[in-house]
Amino acid sequence: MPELPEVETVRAGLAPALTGAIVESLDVFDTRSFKRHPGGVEDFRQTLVGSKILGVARRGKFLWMPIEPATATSHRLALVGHLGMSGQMLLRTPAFTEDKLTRAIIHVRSDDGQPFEFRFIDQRLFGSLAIDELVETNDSLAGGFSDGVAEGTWWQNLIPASAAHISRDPLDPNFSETTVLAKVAKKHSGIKRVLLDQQTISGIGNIYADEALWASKLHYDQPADSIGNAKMRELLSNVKEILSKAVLQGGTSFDEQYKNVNGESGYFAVSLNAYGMTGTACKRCSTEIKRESWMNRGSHFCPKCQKLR
DNA sequence: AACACATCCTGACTGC
DNA sequence: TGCAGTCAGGATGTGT
Repeated sequence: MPELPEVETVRAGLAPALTGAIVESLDVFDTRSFKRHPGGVEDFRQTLVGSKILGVARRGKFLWMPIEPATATSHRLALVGHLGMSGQMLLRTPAFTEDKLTRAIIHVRSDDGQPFEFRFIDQRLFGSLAIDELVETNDSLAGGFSDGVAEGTWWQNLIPASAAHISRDPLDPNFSETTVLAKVAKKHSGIKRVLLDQQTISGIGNIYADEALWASKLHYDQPADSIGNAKMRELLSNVKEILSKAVLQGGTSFDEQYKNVNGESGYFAVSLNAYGMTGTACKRCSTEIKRESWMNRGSHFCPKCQKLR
């Protein structure tokens, strides 16, 4: 469930169940899901099993859960998860039927004593689970978004080292529009490339990039530095609005691939105006929405409303 | 430094 | 039915 609204839906689903839970054991069905854990699966297992999960935080498309290991350690650690293109994180009772393409199961016991399973499903294996060290954020503000966390919790202003380079996302309370505008103004790449660059602004992927560009009447290849300040603010405002609406709807889903933690698909009702609408009439001007191959994927846009200038 | 591209993967679906 | 080709919502490393 790859873009910000889908990842946030997962985060919000995991948090109440996993906060305070103890990890009892781990089943690994495909070690490739752990390739971003430097020490390998056995090292991952040793650190994780017995530890307590303290919360679930997110920045952009990265999720992490600070942990308190069973044995005393000087390190500040977190279980870091990324869904990649096809990852799912499901919460299941032990008796629940097997989920196809499950790569790992983390068996946990909630703080009220209930045993359940945290299942990691991932068709394409671009997603990952790892344990990483938490480091200070470069602006000393909160690492990411998490709710139900007491102010001043030790891990609040920390972020996994592997996600420290990721820029704040538009729904982050500490998101700075000024910072993003300054970065964008220096970029000569096409605006869509810039929107997808997680170090400039995070959380946006192919769907919401196409949607925000359609809403702002911008061509995907319009050089970023040729877009005026007012227009850029309009674009950022559209990004924010589209992401927020999608979060409220529990993310966008098209098929069996994208699910919340209960395995339910998001509401299809999130009406898309550009993404996947190839051949249909543009809702503004009735011109046929076009799809162009771009960066090994697709870009959907209205050739009339979104002209390259 | 900034930019463009190749690469990691599997499964579902289409059309011949 | 079988098989080849196409498509998929991401991030990273590498070369210029």
